[in-house]
Amino acid sequence: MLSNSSKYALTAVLYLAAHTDDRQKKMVKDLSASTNIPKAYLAKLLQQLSRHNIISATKGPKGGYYLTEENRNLPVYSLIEVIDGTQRMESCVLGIEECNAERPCPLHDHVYPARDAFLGTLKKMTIGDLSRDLKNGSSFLTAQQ
Amino acid sequence: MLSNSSKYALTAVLYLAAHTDDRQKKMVKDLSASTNIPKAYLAKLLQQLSRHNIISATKGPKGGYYLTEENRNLPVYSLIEVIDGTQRMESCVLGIEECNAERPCPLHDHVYPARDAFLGTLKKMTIGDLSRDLKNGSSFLTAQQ
DNA sequence: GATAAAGTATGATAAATATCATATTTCGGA
DNA sequence: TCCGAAATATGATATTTATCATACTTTATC
Ligand code: FES
Ligand code: FES
Repeated sequence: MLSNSSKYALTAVLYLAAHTDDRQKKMVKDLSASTNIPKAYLAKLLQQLSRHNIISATKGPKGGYYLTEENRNLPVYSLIEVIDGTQRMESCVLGIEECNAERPCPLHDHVYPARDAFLGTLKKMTIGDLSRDLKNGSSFLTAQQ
Repeated sequence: MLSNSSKYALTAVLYLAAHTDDRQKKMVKDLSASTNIPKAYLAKLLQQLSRHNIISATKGPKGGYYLTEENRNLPVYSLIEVIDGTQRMESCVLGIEECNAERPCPLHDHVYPARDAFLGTLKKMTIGDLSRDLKNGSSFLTAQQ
């Protein structure tokens, strides 16, 4: 469904959403520690996201990654598009060329509605929306320590 | 969601369901040609399935792979278990240790119901059930040629 | 029984993903 | 103005997954 990379990316970004703003930034090192994502790998992912303006960064001392209001208002799917592209989520579960109701695979009817609903959610919900539960403690990014 | 391997395996098995029985068997060569799955790779997958009695095979001339009534009555999920194991389908979409409603990830509420429904379908529907549409021409295993 | 046609077992190679490392650029503060 | 702290760019390595190849076993048929 989601690649390992976009799981990592989304986890880190949600962490940023819950813990940063223009004044409070986080360095990769800290993000890596708090989320258990390998540092150098995470750095690469964050660079990709930053380059596409999904997240914000400032270099130098006191710098780090953070989310602006604009960043928060981006749909979750925009992040996934940057990391995984669009193909992965929208192609047929059985791997037929295109997922197509005119020429469905045997699983299409059983999976399409659910997947479509999920896709819709990802496209509609923003990073900020998703981080809300996180902030008020009703959802989590890591297993119980 | 499904690995490439289980997509291939399921495609081939559904093809077997629609085109074979105790008397009509298919060789890997033909399966490969009809489904566009690389021959040697498919051979390996079918061997795994055969070893676990998900599909049937006879060696020697006039031999090949086929499905018995028993094979047809297996839930689709049994095939996926053999190829992918159980972890892949049942773990958290964000990659947290375990998917757990007590300690949900931010996506859990948005994805769990859909995924659970899909899982339920895979566990309840049999290979035979899924192949029915295929036989009567209302679902397909390959793109339009 | 010899032969050839099939699956079976096992391992080698190739490609994609995940991970690590390092040099470069930018910027705040002494 | 200089130093060091951070992101950025780029490339190398390791691991996993996909793919290919080849030798072995079983069995129908002559
Ligand atoms: S055609 Fe396979 S999921 Fe739509
Ligand atoms: S906890 Fe992440 S999907 Fe259930």
